[in-house]
Amino acid sequence: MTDTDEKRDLFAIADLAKEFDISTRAIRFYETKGLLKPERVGSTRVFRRRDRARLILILRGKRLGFSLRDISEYLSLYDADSTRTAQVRMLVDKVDERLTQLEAQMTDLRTTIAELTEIRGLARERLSQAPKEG
Amino acid sequence: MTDTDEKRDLFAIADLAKEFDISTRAIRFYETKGLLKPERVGSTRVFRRRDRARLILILRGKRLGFSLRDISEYLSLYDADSTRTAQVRMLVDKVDERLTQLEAQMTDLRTTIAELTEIRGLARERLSQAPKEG
DNA sequence: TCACGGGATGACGTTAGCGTCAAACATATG
DNA sequence: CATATGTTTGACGCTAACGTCATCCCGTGA
Repeated sequence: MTDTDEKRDLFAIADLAKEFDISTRAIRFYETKGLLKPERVGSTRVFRRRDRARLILILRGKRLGFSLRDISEYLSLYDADSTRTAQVRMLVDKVDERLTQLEAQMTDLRTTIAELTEIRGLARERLSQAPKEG
Repeated sequence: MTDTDEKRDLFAIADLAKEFDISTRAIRFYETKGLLKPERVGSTRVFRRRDRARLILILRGKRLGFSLRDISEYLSLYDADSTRTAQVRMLVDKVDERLTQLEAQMTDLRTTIAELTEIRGLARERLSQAPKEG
């Protein structure tokens, strides 16, 4: 219950790497791409909760199938002053586009699953007739 | 209505490329990866309807987010004799896995869309207060 | 003091899936 | 015949997103 454990504000690169199960290399890479801008103490990176929050957004973006470049634009929306309508529009469009893609994928997947199921059925039939298998 | 147009059995590489809006390079690439095995007349590739059908499966596999390697395994299921249960199992598992991924993505997307919608709202508010823009 | 655990650069390597020439041959056509 | 069009096989190029060294620096505890 000490706030040093759950509410702390400073993280080392390895802390975040471990927490989100990614490599420190990946984190440094995101920084070179401008997605993260941790402070430094000497040369050592020091991450704040804000940086951690951004990392979470990055990882979600990746799960969603967006490129780091896209994610970068998305993150810029959180940087208050750059909230230009054109930017917002672009991003919303990309999300819509991706959503359309995913819907198409779901449809395709259903078809594929149906086919696989049938093939599986045929395979079983065949096996029950020719019991010997490698 | 002549059967030369809709029911023909022979295609040049460019025919298929145009029909599916991909490059001839891509088609040759799929061949080097063993996904297609067109016949040859001299050195020129000649595709039959069967090859065309395989190409359709390849493209669907790609839309589904599978690698060419995965698609290759999938296609092998259609080559009758190699219908080993282990193979079928692997493929079905991969499909299930992908389906799970897609479901997670859909959930994430909904969250993201909600956030974007909110950001868009904030942006509009701000714009209506400070009318001057770029 | 010295080894040890982290952290920080580079910088080159890697995989996937083609793109992009280059060079050469075949065929059809004016 | 000259040109245009389509095909072939290399072979190198390219992007994304890191992985994998190699090298170096820094603070700490036995």
